[in-house]
Amino acid sequence: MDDGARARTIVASVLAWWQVARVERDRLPWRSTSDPWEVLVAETMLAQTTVGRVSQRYPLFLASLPTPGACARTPAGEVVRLWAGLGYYRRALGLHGAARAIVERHGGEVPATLGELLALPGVGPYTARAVLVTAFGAQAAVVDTNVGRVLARAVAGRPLRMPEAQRTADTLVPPGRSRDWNLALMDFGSIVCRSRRPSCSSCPVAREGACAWRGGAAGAAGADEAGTSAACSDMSRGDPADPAAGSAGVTGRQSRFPGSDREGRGRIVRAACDAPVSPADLARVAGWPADVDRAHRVAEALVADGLLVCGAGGELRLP
DNA sequence: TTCCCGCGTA
DNA sequence: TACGCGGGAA
Repeated sequence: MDDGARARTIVASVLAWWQVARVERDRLPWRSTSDPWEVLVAETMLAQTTVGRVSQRYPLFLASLPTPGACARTPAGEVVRLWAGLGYYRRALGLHGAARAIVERHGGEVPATLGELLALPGVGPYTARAVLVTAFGAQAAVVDTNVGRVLARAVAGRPLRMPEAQRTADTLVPPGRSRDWNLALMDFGSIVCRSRRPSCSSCPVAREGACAWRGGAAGAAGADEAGTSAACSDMSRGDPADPAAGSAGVTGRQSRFPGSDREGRGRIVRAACDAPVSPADLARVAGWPADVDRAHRVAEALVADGLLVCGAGGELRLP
């Protein structure tokens, strides 16, 4: 099978798989809207936390801030409060900043060009293209980590850097089916072509012999949900190493969360959502009662981020 | 334990 | 190019 034929087979297989798989996910609240602001809010939330959590918070957030204008004239601190529990509070500030930019520069309407979207705070290549495709029906390819993984494994059979991954994705978009295709490919990467224990034995691409990584021997050996995770890179069993490793969008290891600055940041912000935090309470609130210096250092970073402001008495509150 | 997610900054 | 971010989930 040549590359062109394999690409067409992959597109057809993934779309056919999605016609069945989509049913459950179509019930998610953000799948039934093409309103650009609602899409922007959904993508910002989904980029950082899981579907179940976003499902709970998303309707409440939009009920309070249904338009960019409503968000723009709300104090940043109130937007952070509505964000409480989602984490990554700087993204709430980014969304607030984006809303203000949309009002100031675009008359309150989310812009419909890649360049204008990328110029909004907190909006990068993924979010910008997701809005273009989902809200505006653009013929574009959205490359998130799931898509990057599928491209590296099934299409290229080797790691891809981002520019190449984007170009590869661009060539696959079926004309007139941009939204369906992008949703299908992201769901496919999330559900079948997972990072860990990919479901090669039930994969429609492998079944067609169209996977550049697994080749035509679908589920014959090695990487599969039935095996251990180590099987994915077990060369002794004849498996080529996972091409997704080190490919576009793959993030490296993160330091452990318990005991980290991030944990203390989260505790301080959540406390400030309820009431201003006095200097005397700061270390206890941060969870480091014996390390006052550390609590103050982390709090200063939060002020520098614009997530907290320091009052006259040194108390910390939301902006 | 280990992995995971897109963006901004350094 | 590498890291910080806020935890949740496997």
